[in-house]
Amino acid sequence: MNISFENNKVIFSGVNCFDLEKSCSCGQAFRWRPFSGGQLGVVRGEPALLRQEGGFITVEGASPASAAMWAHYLDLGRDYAAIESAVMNDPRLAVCFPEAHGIRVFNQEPFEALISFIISQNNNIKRISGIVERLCALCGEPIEFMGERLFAFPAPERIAALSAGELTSIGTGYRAPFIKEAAERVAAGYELEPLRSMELDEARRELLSFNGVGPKVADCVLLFSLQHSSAFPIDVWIDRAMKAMFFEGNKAKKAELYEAVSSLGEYSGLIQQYIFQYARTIGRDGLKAGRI
DNA sequence: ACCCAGGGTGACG
DNA sequence: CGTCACCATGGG
Repeated sequence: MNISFENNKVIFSGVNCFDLEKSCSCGQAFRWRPFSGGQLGVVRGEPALLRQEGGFITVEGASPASAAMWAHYLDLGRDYAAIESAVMNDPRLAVCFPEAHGIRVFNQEPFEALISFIISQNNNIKRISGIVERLCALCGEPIEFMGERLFAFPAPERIAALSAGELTSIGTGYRAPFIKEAAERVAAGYELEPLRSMELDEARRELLSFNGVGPKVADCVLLFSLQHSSAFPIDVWIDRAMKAMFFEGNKAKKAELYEAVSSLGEYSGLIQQYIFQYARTIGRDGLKAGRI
């Protein structure tokens, strides 16, 4: 991987195993939208239009000073070729390809991930994206970019200051108090960043202390923002797919699923995202019909 | 009308 | 430890 700069552009070259569109729409992040042949979004308050041409990833709107931030967000330092290769050589997991090829697990800002995945519970990706976007429009910092009016993800204080009525007006439903409480707690000084260097179980326990955060949401936050590559969120799709892939389509308890996860190694969280992409692509009927 | 969605909580055994 | 109703909301 190499970095070069043009006017208002950062260009990463020699990037393999990266499908930009797939990675932006796979349900790990909710703020990317197709725009002019690329993906338009805001990360840590910085707007960008991402483009991909083969092994070139272009970040339009980024300065050299933010190149490291974007490289980290896009997880460009990780050897995905080695991971994909290992997965394809595992007969239990090879079925996930080619659907999962090119999925990268981004490193999002932790507070954004926490709020986004509190919103995600008992919800679907399209509607989650809508709610998150309306939340940003409601109290995020406006940003003019590419002739579009974008919004930064709101600071904790801004969300904490919202009324219950404002929060429900954007469609958060019964999750509104969870969102407000979490924002209040972070605004009051709770630090998410230290969870990055904690042991997985300890970091989990911390997140479970948030009202509205259970095992699945906690692992999403850990995997998608705090670099816990073995955090393994189990949602309805992963549950279905793992039963099909590891239990011959039979029932399995949660503990049995986690037992299977433990055999997947240090990057089980990334593998989880491959499984998720595969399951969602072929659908419920596809999982039942086999190809497993 | 019913079922589903990147689930969690609280009550009750 | 397990099960289960319930929680808003919008799309299929």
